[in-house]
Amino acid sequence: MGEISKATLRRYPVYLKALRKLSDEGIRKIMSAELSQYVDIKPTTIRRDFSLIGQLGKQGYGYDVDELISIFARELGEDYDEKMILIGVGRLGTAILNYNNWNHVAGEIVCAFDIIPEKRNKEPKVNVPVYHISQLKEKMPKGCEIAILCIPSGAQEIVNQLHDLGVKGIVNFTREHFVLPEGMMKRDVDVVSTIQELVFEVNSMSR
Amino acid sequence: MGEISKATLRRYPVYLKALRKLSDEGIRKIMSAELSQYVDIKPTTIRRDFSLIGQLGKQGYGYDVDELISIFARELGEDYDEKMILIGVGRLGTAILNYNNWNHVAGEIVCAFDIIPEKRNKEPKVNVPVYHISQLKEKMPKGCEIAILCIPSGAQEIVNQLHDLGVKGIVNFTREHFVLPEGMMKRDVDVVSTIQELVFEVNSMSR
DNA sequence: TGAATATTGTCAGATTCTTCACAAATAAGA
DNA sequence: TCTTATTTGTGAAGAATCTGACAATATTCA
Repeated sequence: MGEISKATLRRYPVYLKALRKLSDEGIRKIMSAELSQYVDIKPTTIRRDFSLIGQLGKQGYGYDVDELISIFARELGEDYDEKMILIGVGRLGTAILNYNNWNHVAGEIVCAFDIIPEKRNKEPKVNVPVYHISQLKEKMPKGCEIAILCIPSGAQEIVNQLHDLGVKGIVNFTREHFVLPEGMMKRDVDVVSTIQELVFEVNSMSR
Repeated sequence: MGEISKATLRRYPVYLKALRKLSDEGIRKIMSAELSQYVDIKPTTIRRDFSLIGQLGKQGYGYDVDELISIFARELGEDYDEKMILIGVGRLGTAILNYNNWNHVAGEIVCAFDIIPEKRNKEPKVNVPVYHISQLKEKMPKGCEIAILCIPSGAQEIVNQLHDLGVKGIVNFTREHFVLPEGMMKRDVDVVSTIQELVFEVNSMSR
């Protein structure tokens, strides 16, 4: 597989999501022009993005929806069955653990860590074992490369530990700033920043 | 104010976040090179981004942290005190409503809508009035331009209604796909897609 | 089977975004 | 006050990304 640009990478989950909906609606085949209206991405961009994975379509016909879904699902890691951990079982952490149409879509949250595991384990809504954060090293699942960070503070310290334990990717819900160690990557999920961007854009639009 | 690119726009909240932390640590002045290490964005990019707002720095000196914060806060809409609504008071919706270091950072969530408002209003954690979704039109706050969408399905219908009521921006937590009406903008906050991207990137890194 | 039609895959040009390099301007020290 | 050391702001080069155009190829229908 050739080099896939960051921009393209960000669009793959968008395609997958749209294709799943189309499939649910009983649609079996689709053309780039049609899909374009659906996802708001130009047909040419779609075709180029797809072509980076392989020859997925048939000229004069289009793409087979279910075939695309299974290819994207595989490419996006659904078949890796990635083992993940979650750190910080507060309100947001709990919401994520409970998020249901989730399991095995991108992997599985194996266990969680918190500073008050006794309390967290008593909450009926938390459906994976919660260990004390000091047990990070001993309880870390084998081959775990992804950690979801939902703690209010002290991120840097934890991130450094995770790095030493072989974690490669962080999904960051923390609003705190931290320096990313060499070789790690992260994705920020920041509701406040997202809203700020949007407010800014909406306001500059109407000026 | 000149045209500010989308890429730059996405970085403004990052700067603001970092600057707030620096200010908390008692740091009064900063140079682009220093800030760069902090936010992992090249100094030149920082300077260019800043220069689009105005002449914020002093040559041979740097930038005044608190001055930058107040400028960014204003530019990012904190002073707009944007009125927002939230739709879908499930687990995630509740987590967002409760998210505390939130209020007046990008505006205020005035009220929420759900299909079972009676139940939601009884939950002690929900701190704004919850109305039935059918009352959207009558209960919509004046001048509300931003809606936060946390419903599991039926997004398209709601989005169309919001559009008719003058909403310009959607913060979308829905995994469902919908077509964005003309003149609206949205930002997706999708944990699953985010993880998928990350898994994909981590895996293609090690291959 | 063959011609007409449709749609992909891809090259090259256009656009957007990033970064280098340096002049302009300020601060600090003698 | 004058000189030196800094650091910003920005024009222009460079990189990444997007998109128009069209050849290549499959499908469909006579």
